[in-house]
Amino acid sequence: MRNKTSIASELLPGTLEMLILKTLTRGPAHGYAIARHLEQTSSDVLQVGESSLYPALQRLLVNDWATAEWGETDTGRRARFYRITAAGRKRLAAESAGFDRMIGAIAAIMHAG
Amino acid sequence: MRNKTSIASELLPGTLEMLILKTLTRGPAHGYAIARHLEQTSSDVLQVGESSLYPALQRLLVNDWATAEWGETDTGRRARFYRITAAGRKRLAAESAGFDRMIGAIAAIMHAG
DNA sequence: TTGACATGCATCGTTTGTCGATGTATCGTT
DNA sequence: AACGATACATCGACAAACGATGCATGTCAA
Repeated sequence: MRNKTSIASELLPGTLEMLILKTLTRGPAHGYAIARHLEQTSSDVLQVGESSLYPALQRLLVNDWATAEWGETDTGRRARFYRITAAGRKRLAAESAGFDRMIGAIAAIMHAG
Repeated sequence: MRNKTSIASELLPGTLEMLILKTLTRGPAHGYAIARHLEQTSSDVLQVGESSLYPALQRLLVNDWATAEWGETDTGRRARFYRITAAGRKRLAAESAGFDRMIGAIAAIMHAG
């Protein structure tokens, strides 16, 4: 099978998942905190809507890239904490490598004479 | 109006158009040549299918980012040559800036402790 | 001469993932 | 009492790329 790397197959479909998984390598976190972290770390360039976030989190669970359990936040609120799995770390590495390859390819075109 | 930059709105929807417009700054070119240029310049990392390419070219025409006229290739084949417009150059600059901002935001997260 | 492959155009239907809108509930502050 | 922040989640619409498919001509080797 050919190693196809069309734009859409590599650039978008896993990008949010990748960012979430990366966030989870800092330790377990709940959805709302993940969204805030992504926004703050990106200096508010990234806007993570709930309707993008929660479906993405569901995909992580379905693929066993993360587990979830209900708990309490620092402030005593009920929240669902997500934890990255070993498979999730592998996925993160693969996704990250693919993303970098794609970005490199785009950069090669954009910076070409 | 808030300067929203959700992932999908900036990362994918215009990426192929951006790459095509960039290619056209080298001079007028026909679809097939554009696709080959993108693949070669990216060292075959990018695969540009016709079913992605031609709709993208149509969008360039509709938005007046490019014009097209029928002509002949070096080898005497009938082909449609696309030429970037002034509006297209503006679009390319804007798209490129937005893309860079998005990539920077993602990099900030991926390279964060 | 015939068959494969490259060149060159284009459309159709499907899939995928984001997005805006919407809904629930609790807590702290004014 | 009202409001905003925290925290979860779903629904339908939409946009864009993708795979499959189709047509036509040119080149080159078997």
